[in-house]
Amino acid sequence: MDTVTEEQWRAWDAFHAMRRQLDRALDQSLQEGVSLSAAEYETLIALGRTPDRRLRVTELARAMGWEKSRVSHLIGRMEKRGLIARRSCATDARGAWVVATFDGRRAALRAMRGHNRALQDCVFEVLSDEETAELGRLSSKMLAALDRARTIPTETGLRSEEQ
Amino acid sequence: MDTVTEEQWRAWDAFHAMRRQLDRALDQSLQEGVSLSAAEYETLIALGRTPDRRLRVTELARAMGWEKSRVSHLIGRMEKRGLIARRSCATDARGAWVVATFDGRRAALRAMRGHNRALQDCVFEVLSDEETAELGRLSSKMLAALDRARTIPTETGLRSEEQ
DNA sequence: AAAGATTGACACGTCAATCTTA
DNA sequence: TAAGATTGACGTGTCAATCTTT
Repeated sequence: MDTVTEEQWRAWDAFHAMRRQLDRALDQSLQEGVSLSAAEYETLIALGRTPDRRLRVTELARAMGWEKSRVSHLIGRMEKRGLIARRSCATDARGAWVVATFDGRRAALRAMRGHNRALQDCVFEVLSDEETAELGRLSSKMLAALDRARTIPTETGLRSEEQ
Repeated sequence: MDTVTEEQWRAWDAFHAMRRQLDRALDQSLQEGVSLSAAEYETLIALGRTPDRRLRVTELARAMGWEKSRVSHLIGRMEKRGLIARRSCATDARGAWVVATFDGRRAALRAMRGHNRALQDCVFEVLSDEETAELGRLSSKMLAALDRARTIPTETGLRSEEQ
């Protein structure tokens, strides 16, 4: 049964449009002070969350579900901007530690204010606690299905040339 | 009160992760046959929905909430790939009509199968009808708040240099 | 001048190839 | 060889400047 109902389309359209607008708003919220991209912001936050304030490129990539090369390019640009620095790794000369600079930490802190306020304005103040919880629950449910589809790659994956 | 609760963070994290994975899955679903980017797919679908199968660049941009220049670049690439064509406009020599070519329509049709199946697998079969409706409702609610914030740009917008 | 649209410079992500150390 | 990471080419989006027609 491949038919999608009217109601399903309506829900999907709203969801789709909301995602677009929310991304816009959140990106904008990171433009105060030293303007950061969403990727830069998440990187700095990830570094801040870590016990010794440093991560290997690969760890960073795994933590965010990004490609290593993406992180490498990103880190390169951020280093040039003075937001992070690379420190050579004592135990493994192949890799390097990524650490936030003072300026990087400061930019992240400043950005966090705007970002949290945007989250508050666009999500948490708009939805009741129950609705927020429900959104989380639905997201988790979809996430589980998506992970399942990714590990058992027949779901939406390659489907050969039948008509 | 700017405090975000544990439950809110949990919900947000799930939502955020889900969005990332869903985007991945949907992008992948457009890679069958002539592989299309999400933007290309949406463009072709938008053209197909229109009464006379053609749209001005500006209309296209407005319909999707994209920048005119983005559409212009996109259209340029799609024209080079033979997916769409520009037709000069009789009543207004400044602009041009964008129409899908036969190959473009065929590619969109093929992509639509994969896309709808992915939607089915990742969303509509995962959520019950009630849950889908609820997702739509929550999305609409957020969307309304986002539009309000965009038209009355004080919500998350420029907030001057107070500490 | 304003509207329709394009262009070029630049920022970002992906993919495949590469380099270095383990 | 494999793992950590970088690099270059390329596709894509943004912003500001520009061109043409109204």
